[in-house]
Amino acid sequence: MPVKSKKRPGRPKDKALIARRCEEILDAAAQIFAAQGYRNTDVQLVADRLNIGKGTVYRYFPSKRNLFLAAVDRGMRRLRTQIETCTANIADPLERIVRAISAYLTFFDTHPEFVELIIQERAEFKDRAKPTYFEHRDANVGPWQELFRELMRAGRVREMPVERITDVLGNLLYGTMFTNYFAGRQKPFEVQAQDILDIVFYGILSEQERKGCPPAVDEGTPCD
Amino acid sequence: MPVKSKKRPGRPKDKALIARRCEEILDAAAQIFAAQGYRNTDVQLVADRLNIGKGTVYRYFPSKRNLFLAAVDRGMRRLRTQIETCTANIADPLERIVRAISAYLTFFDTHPEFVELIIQERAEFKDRAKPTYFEHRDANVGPWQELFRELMRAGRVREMPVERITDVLGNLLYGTMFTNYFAGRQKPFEVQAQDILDIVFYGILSEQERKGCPPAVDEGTPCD
Amino acid sequence: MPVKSKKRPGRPKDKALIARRCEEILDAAAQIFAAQGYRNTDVQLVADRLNIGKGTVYRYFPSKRNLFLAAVDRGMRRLRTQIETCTANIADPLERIVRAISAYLTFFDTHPEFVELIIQERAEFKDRAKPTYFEHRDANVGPWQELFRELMRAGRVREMPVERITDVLGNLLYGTMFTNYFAGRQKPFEVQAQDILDIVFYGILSEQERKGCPPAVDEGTPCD
Amino acid sequence: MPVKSKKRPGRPKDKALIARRCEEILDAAAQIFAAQGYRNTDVQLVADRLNIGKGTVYRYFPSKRNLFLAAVDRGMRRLRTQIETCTANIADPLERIVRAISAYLTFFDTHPEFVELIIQERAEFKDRAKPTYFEHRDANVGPWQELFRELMRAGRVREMPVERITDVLGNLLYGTMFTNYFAGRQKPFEVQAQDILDIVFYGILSEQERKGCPPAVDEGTPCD
DNA sequence: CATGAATGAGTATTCATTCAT
DNA sequence: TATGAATGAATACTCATTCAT
Repeated sequence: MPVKSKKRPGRPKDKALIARRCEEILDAAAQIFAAQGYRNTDVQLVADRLNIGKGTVYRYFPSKRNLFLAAVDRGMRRLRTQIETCTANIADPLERIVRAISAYLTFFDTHPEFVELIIQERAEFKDRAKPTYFEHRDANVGPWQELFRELMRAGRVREMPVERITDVLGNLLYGTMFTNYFAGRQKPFEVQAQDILDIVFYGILSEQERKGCPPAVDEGTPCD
Repeated sequence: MPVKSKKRPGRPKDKALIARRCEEILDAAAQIFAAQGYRNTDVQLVADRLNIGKGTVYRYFPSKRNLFLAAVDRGMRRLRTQIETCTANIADPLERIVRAISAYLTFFDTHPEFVELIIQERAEFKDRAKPTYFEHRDANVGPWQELFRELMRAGRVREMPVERITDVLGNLLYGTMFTNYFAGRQKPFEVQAQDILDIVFYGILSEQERKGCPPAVDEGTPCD
Repeated sequence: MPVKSKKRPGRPKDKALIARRCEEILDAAAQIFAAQGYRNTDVQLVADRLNIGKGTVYRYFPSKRNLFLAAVDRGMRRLRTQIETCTANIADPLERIVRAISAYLTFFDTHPEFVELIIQERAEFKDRAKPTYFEHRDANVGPWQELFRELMRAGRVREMPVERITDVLGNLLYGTMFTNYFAGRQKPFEVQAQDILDIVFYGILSEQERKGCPPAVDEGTPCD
Repeated sequence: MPVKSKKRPGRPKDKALIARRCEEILDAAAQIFAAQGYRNTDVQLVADRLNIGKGTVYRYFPSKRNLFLAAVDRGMRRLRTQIETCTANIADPLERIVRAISAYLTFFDTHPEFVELIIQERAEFKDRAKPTYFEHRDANVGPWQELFRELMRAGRVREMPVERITDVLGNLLYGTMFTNYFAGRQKPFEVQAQDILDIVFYGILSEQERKGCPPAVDEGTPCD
């Protein structure tokens, strides 16, 4: 009785296998795109690294561009996971900030390929409204702003617009990440984190100078 | 004595003309490289913009790569000039810093093409030991460090390694410049400069919190 | 005696099933090859149309080329069957001719995909000694020549080499089929058949002109 | 005095040279497209034949498709020229027809590559509203219809719609051209022209048969 | 000197075919 | 037996650079 009970004939699809393959390909792609640059990376190189055929890569990602952007996005999601893991279960808000900054710098120190991918993305895909990095940054900034508001309410942080803090801190980390990668990190990143925190928390002015008036910039711009 | 005292016989090489041509080409190149990206910029496009032949561009710059790097370098020299102009004749050291930061942000706001060129350079010329931007940064940081040392001696800035300040400030400006360009500047750059200075000068902690111990990061990193 | 007398043990090869599958595949293939062209037709498309796997198509036809040629051949056999059906039981020879011409035009009007396949075959398989169409034409021309010989013996058709008639008539139909397909048929094909017959049977010259000498072409060709 | 009198600096354009190059390229392209088929023809092959670089071909024709269509169009223009040359200064209208038919067959006999190009065009560019051949046919048919009208007025050709004649004759020539090319011409084309004219001018029916009624096709179509 | 015609190395993507399941 | 995952050969077009005019 040729009952086609529940299984279609032919080779069945293996979802898990497919997902694993995707991960492997994205891993290899991230490394090679970072090492060679987007334009200098032949998809063949990615396939060779994995000992698979070029056509196979195209089975999983419809184009080189698509493969690249998927690799970047995966990096950003990993960064977020890393930071969340490192700050979970930390009660003290200031301590959370400390941990997050350290996790951020550690992540890019451990995975320098993602710094490169961020650059490559900007260089090649100028048409994208907003680079992947900033999409993720904007999507994740909310909770941190809430945390700073709390700290102000608790009187532990000076009153100021929270955006001032998150912007300055965000840009500082962003710039530090790039500088570390491009110019070479000069000191252990724990020290680097400390340096950042020392200045961001305490400022550079001496006690005595703090008593004077705040600096002003708005007296006209004498040069252009 | 820059007097061109006596003309040599024969057709004189018109150095000034040549220099002017170079400038024109670099101007056009910077704009087009920035607008299209390095790889998408045909040298023909640069020639067309100037209504000259493609071969003529090659008379002034031996290769596309060379043309591009010259354009970046020119941008960095302009940045330096801009900052020097804006800080000249300013006696007060803190005021000099304020002016310099404002000049830096203003420059890249006025010439966004140079931000793009910095990115493009990193993306395409991964072989270069140090990107042009950081070459200039390193070359120019000395006087600023001296200035901060002075401020410490005068008791106006807390005692700390000057590198801490210049690194943090440098990275912060670098990150801000990129963010402004990529994600779009959200506020007038005078306000932005103020925000930066407020935090860098005074820190974010409240008076009360400043009395507590400094934050520490070195207790091991529980995640990785 | 086509009685399948005693069944062999084991699973019988279901010849009929296999043949049916072949027909289905050829049907789909003919349509898609005609619609997309040979080179633009992915074998996957044929499989998709039938909701079967690509490998299954290859179980029935060893290659794309083979599949295509089988589809063309099937079309030609159908054409022959059509014409035979339409001319069967027609006693009058002239009437048989009329019917055959009408059937020919009707066939390609009803199955324009076969016109396309004839073109595609010529375009892609230039190595074949003789295209499928002409193989069939040569194989089928014999009875028609016999028929014209009969008509001459009966004094109903002028004496002339029968090849002259079959060549001219064959080429005229061939050209008409293509023109109808490419340029769009301008009139009902019954009218078209009438037009053809009017000229082929009666010629275009007036009674008066027919008395003159036949036209000559052999006086040298003054141009080349 | 550096008067730029009338000549721009740099290498001047040579219009004649450009036109000659185009012709050379089209010649080579027509032959190779015909010999290999459109899809199997690498533009490199055309370049090799001429001992020029592939890029040079692309300087003159923006794409392979464009090059191909230009080659077909050139063939059709040549055909027209050939026919016009052969029929010029021929006073007798019937003789003009004889000459034109002969010129048509001679042209494709001498330039079989254009038959192939016509096929290739249809096979590859199914999107074109009307193939190049039919565009030219339609553009040139007018004067011939006028000629047939004249012949009718003069009583030398039977009264009938001129389209009937030009359609039948056009399709007959079209089909003959293809058949000659595909199946191989079996007899000298002068004889072929004579055969065609004998039937088209005089019809195939005997004098006796011509007295009977014309054949009819419209009695219903007993088969489908 | 200035030009632009000529060149050919370099590259993303497709798809016929195979074969493990 | 039916399937579809895997493969890699094949291919049109671009553009940096050169050099004859």
